[in-house]
Amino acid sequence: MDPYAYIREQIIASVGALADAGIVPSNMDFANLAVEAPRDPSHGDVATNAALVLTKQAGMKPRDIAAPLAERLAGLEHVTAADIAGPGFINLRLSDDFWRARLGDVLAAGPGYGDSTQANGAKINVEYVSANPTGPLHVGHVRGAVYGDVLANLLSKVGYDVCKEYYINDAGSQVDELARSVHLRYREALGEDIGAMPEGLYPGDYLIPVGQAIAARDGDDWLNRAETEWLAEFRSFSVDAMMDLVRADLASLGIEQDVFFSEEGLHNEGGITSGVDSLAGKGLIYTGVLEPPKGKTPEDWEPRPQTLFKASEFGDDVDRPLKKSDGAWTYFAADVAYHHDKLQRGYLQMVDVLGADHGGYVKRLKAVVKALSDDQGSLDVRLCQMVRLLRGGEVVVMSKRAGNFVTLRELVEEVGRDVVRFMMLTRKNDAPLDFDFDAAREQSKDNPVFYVQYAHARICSVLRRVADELPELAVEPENLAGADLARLTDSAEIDLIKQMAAWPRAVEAAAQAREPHRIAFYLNELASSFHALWNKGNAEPNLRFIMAADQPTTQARLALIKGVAFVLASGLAIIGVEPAETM
RNA sequence: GCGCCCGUAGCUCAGUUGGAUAGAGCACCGGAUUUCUAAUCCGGAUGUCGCAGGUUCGAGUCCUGCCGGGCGCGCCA
Repeated sequence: MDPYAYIREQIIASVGALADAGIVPSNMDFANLAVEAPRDPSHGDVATNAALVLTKQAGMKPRDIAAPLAERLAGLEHVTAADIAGPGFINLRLSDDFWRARLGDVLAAGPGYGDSTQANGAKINVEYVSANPTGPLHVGHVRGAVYGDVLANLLSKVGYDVCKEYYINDAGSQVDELARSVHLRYREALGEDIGAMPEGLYPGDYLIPVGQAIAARDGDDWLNRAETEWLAEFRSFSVDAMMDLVRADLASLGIEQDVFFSEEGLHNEGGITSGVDSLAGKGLIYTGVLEPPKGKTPEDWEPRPQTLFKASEFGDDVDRPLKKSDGAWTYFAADVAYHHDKLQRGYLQMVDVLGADHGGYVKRLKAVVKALSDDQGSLDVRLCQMVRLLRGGEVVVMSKRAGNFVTLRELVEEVGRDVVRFMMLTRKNDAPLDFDFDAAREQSKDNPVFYVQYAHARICSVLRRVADELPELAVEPENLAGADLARLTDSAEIDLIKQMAAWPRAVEAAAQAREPHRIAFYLNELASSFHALWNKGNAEPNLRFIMAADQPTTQARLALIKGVAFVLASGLAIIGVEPAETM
């Protein structure tokens, strides 16, 4: 049971009773009624703004609503106090038994604690990474990859039917350049000295084995032929090879996406036409001339009639071209088709995770989805800011020209998958993030992953010790659920339960806000509370978890920390990090 | 010139979608270790929430205008 939802129902019922008694008007709107934990715990367990929210509708002063309502709430089961504070807040205290029962909820749910049916199985598509298939992933891709993956986990947790998707940009000129680069590597594999890779092509060593693979398969079949003859074959072979590389990179981070959607497929199978036709059918396409861009006007700008989408009718700044001067579709046209395809597949809700440098693209994408779906679909574009790498207090400088990008693989190999995943969530997505190699390798609380893992490992350690020292004490979750929780009397123990009881709501709020970093922050706080309680046992031996002389209390405390372990595991599962059992 | 994002303690950042006296970590000082893993914990203080208005019972949060920083701005992808 979510205590806040429960209290909210009780408040609404109580207001109804007051209405029946003629004290307040009936049929009031409770949309803005909030029930939450007060920031200051001394104010109580839950606070509500009910009287403040209803004051306008009721035409009464806040205190005149709060007084009878508080009196009524004070009479409810589990409520031990109801005080009016400030301008008209009602602060409630709930009995320790009520909270102990919440620990029972945790133990019954296990690592599934916090699962929600909030989304009710609604379909949602989360697109992330979508890096050009021209090379291995580097640190610039990592943040979006982790963010998207954890968001997908989080949305599943609250009941969405999630599709994790990757859009392969395999139709543009960059894959032609990839193919040309590989052709050079192919010639090299056949013994030719190709010298330095020409400007504009991809110099990376990772293409050497691709050239060799074609040489091994086809020999010199492609050697003395025109580019038009080999380009398509080299392109498709190279893209396949690069996507294998990308998938392996993602796998090293524990990421496995469901759909890899090819842009070129849209071009080949008339997908673009079908997407654009859909807009045309709504009368949203016309031929017109665009103004030159503001600011720096390109030298070769010339006004020209173009096929345009009326994006400005859907919140974009200007209408957007769908065809280039040579008659080919623009990249944007492919994006129209791509989102059209997602809608056709039944995804009314979509999330695109993009780098911050795509900020200028957001409005037109949202306009497309709005237009194509007659405002039924929604697209949420989440931008991830840059990651700066720090080593020894210095910024690690990377440049495209020098080709010294730190790859995703190097990052994972140096600090480990769990650390990378967790560290990427230590900031909200739209704030820049510093990734400090020194902190990432640290085995202390400077390293948030370690800190949370350590809490989990400590709990496992206690349970192992009990199995060893008190073998007659059953420590399986089903046994612990039957423990006499009334033995938990210390305020620190009850506070820990309260913190756990906030988990389901934290999960739902994080999912709704599309902010997976909140999970990481929650886990850090829960771990902190656990470590504090642990140390309290050092100072006061009668607060230790294992009390050999008092087995019922020991069992109750084991139930408490097993609950913490479940919540930690539940959260780490969303982040995609293994809960460590030993360290 | 325009659009989007950001601006909170000395530093790095949270801030429960509008709630009460704005919070953590780092750094700095002091304390706890015959341990259920001290890889941890406890105590100590700092704020013009960039500036100025507005909306209302109530603003770090919403609106407007400035200031400062980042990203982007024709058919590239």
